[in-house]
Amino acid sequence: METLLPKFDSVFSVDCVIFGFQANELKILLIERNQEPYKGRNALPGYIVKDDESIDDAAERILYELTGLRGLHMEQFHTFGDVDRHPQGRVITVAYYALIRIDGHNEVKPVTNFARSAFWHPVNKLDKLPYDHSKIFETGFQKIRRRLSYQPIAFELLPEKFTLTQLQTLYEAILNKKLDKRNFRKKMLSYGFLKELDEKQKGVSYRAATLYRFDRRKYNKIFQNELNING
Amino acid sequence: METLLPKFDSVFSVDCVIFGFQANELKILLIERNQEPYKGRNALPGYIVKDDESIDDAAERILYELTGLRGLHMEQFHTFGDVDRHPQGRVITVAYYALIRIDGHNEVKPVTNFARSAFWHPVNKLDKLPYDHSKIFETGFQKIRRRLSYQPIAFELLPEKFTLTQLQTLYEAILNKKLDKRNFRKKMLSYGFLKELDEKQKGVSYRAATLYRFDRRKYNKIFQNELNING
DNA sequence: AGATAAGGTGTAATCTTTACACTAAGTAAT
DNA sequence: ATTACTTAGTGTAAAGATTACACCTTATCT
Repeated sequence: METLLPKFDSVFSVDCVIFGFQANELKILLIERNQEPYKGRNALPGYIVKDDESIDDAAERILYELTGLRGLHMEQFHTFGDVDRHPQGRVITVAYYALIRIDGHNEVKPVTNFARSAFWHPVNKLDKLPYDHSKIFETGFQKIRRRLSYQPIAFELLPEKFTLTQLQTLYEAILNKKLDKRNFRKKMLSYGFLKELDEKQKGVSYRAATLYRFDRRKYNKIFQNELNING
Repeated sequence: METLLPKFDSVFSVDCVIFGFQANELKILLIERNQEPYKGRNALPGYIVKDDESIDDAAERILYELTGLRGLHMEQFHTFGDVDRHPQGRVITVAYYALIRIDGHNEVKPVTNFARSAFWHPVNKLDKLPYDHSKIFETGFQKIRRRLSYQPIAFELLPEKFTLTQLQTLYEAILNKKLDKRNFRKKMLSYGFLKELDEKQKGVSYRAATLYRFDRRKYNKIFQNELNING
């Protein structure tokens, strides 16, 4: 009654595009590889899935091993399966992205020695990455750009308390275009999910801006799931 | 210098959610399996990827073998990789969807004997499917629903010449809500990519409607890529 | 006290969306 | 040929959203 599955030597892996925002720049997390091929080169954090873990679980584990980051909500966005994408054999890779507040996660450090180091790198100063990682990054970047226009993902990149100018700068970094200050504020505040705090920015050498917090509870009440922000 | 890849017995497969539109109903293509497990059950067309073909190529080949359909533009939408999703071992599957005009492809017929038959089935009368195919279908359906609001994918489901009422009915079937006739027409025509033909519907027992054609050349000129249709 | 740098604010014009109901044209039946 | 039936096809006003645009305020620094 059983029919055997055909088998061949194949491997699947996970690659991660982890976005962060720091010093008004959008960044992603890279590792310096400590293994052939491409030893010494910078690449996306990625590794092989084990046979007894789901790919979602693998994504979490691999990110932890290569960067020390834990418990991120990662979202799968595409699977890359060209025959020759890996020089050592048939490897298809499932790509994930996540958005993270860099502050507090500034120090990232591999737990295994597959990577020599991990670090944040500005997205608009990326060199060519090994394998098809440049393509993977580009695809992921497109996905979050699109998603930004219908879901409040920006807040995952900001500190818990942020100014409206920070929020706008982040939108501008992702969408890669300038937005009008008054219109941006009007629209953001009109949604009703930003809570104005009784607190001002500290440590700036000019007028301090009011801090806001994203109120997810209100957001969920107001929208089932959708926004529409196009600048 | 080389580092060996860890290997284990794993397989990757492709599953297809092929949408069609017929008799004012949205349908998908199912096969009747002719092999264990689930012999005799209806399932999504899907099979194992070969070691020397890309997953995109595999999707095309597998769809052809199971349904006789060829040369469709298929779009990958998600990869399912839970450990226990397949009763015979570790199989991760990459899911694809495509949209197709049923007319002319009404007769679908497997080329291999892995499937006993293939047929169109209305999406709102689907029973539970084997493996995690119900979940795969739902995910794919969500994706095209979202995509409908920013890309002109509806025209891939309609005959080359269609009436505005047919177009509206299709939108209603995918979005699962009623749209206002006047507003729908106004908006669709305002885009400027529908070409009104000098031809009327034939064989109807009431006033015949004007036929239209989707003008992709104009569409590409007008939009780089985006629409926004939300009913 | 003055210079500097960002924070914060309103309005009018245009465009888009929504809600809504009747006549026109063709076919079928008598 | 009249009538009944069924779908095609059409316009407008009100409300809401988007855009474009410039100056005063507040804090810090010297």
